Amino acid sequence: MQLGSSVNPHVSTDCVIFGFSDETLRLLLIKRNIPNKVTELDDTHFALPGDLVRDDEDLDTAANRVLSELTGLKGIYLEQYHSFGDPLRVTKMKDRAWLESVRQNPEARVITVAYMALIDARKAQLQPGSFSKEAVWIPIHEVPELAFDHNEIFEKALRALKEKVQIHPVGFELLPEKFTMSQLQSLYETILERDLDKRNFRRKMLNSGVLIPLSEKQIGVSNKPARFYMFNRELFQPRDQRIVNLKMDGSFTLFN
Amino acid sequence: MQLGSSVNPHVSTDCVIFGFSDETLRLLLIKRNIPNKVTELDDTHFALPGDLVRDDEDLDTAANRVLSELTGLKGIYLEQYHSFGDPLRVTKMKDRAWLESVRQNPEARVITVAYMALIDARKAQLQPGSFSKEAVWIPIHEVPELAFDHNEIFEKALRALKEKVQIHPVGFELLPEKFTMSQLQSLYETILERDLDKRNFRRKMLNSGVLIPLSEKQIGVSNKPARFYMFNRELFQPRDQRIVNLKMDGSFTLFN
DNA sequence: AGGAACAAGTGTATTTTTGACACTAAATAA
DNA sequence: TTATTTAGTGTCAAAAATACACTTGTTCCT
Repeated sequence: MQLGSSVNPHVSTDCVIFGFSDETLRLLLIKRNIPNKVTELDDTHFALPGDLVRDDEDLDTAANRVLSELTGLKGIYLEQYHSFGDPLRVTKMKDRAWLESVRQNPEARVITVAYMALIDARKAQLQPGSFSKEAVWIPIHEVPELAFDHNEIFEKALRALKEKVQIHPVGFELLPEKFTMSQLQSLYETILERDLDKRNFRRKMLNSGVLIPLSEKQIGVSNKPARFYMFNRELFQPRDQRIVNLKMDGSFTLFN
Repeated sequence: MQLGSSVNPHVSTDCVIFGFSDETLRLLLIKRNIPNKVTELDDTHFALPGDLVRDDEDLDTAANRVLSELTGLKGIYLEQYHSFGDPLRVTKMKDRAWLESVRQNPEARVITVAYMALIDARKAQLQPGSFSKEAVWIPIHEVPELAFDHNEIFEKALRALKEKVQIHPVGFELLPEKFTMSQLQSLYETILERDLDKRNFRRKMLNSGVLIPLSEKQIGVSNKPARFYMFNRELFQPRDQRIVNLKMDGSFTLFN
């Protein structure tokens, strides 16, 4: 054991943090400093935000800590979706260099518990943490090569998100508290990567009862102002098994 | 570090193994021996089968190892569904006693990666492993108090299974290779805990294309012999996102 | 041999949900 | 005042879901 250490060298948590802005789904990544022993220059690579889980900490707590340290936000939608533990995760040179600069025991095998977070990107006040020099929102289709197996972790999150939004109404977490029907539709179109029919989308959403229409409307737009809606959280807090309709042949009947 | 140890003291895997027999969904549990230092008698408690993850082992590999050591089966349907890491998991006296009898470092905090397995109970040749003196199938509604947080782990698996069967065709894994429509319906009724309409169920299953009707029929039954079917695995191997229809209001349109 | 018992297997009509589709309304900008 | 832009609305046809009851084929019993 690493006596006196307050972290567990064997378990970490990584957060795939999704945000939505400018009609684009984005991933929050950190840039890590890597002291390069050869060139004496700092090299840099991208990684998912994450940290070792402390010995006295629940997994959810650890993920929430990572999330709130980075974004300044609490009470964010956060869901554990998979754990990764390939003993050969650390193969890239940069990863080795970084571990050596940061860990007491860089050879230790690490299992990582991955979480998916959905946040309103505009609410986040990015505060690069101790390990990172910068945090950036990157469109999900422009994600570069990441540290360790983080690309795999991210891609699994993306698939999980796609499936999730069709089964549980969580898309709202990516929008501001008040949003228009078009914003909501645009979000779903982005996540599902297909076009949805405006009238059918609207009917379905309204019939489902998850939306609370507000009297407030947009102001200052140079077109007919859109009504704002809120997500009806009450409906979905008590139960954890909300389901939406989908089809066995792989197609979905939720929208369109 | 526990030098020389081939196991990772910080990560374990637990398997929630479901079986189906006599119209009942069952859970496979092991009985553990606990040397009781006070009475000098062996005490016993039930637990989910599980083991520490070895340092050179992938998580899936570890779970498969636990599963095959216990049941003698390989290639079983096995899915990771959640990891549990409450640092206060070990509060029961029996758990402490057992850990002390078995672990080099009984105080170490353990994170467990939980897997759900679905097997044809009749195929399993139960071989109690090194830590257990017996393995038993217990109806899911008669599960006793279990070690550690295993009750919570089991209940989460049950909820996950319920949701899973409505989205992906995995129920077949619990049946023999050849099964009748009634067996299949009975399985779904058991898992979903509600009655399904025979004709609608039949139509839906047949239209979905997941069943291959065989010419073989039951023999020796004192009623009209039922046709056997097989699950069409080909359909579902390539994609990992098969979905079935369900509804937003919490009701399901899969059956009935 | 005949009948009882038992689970398998089958069809239809009604209701609900989906999917496709095009114009009007309200605001600002020019 | 006119052009531009996005919001917002309804209907019809097709597909899917639901509710529902009788006949069939086998063994068991007498």
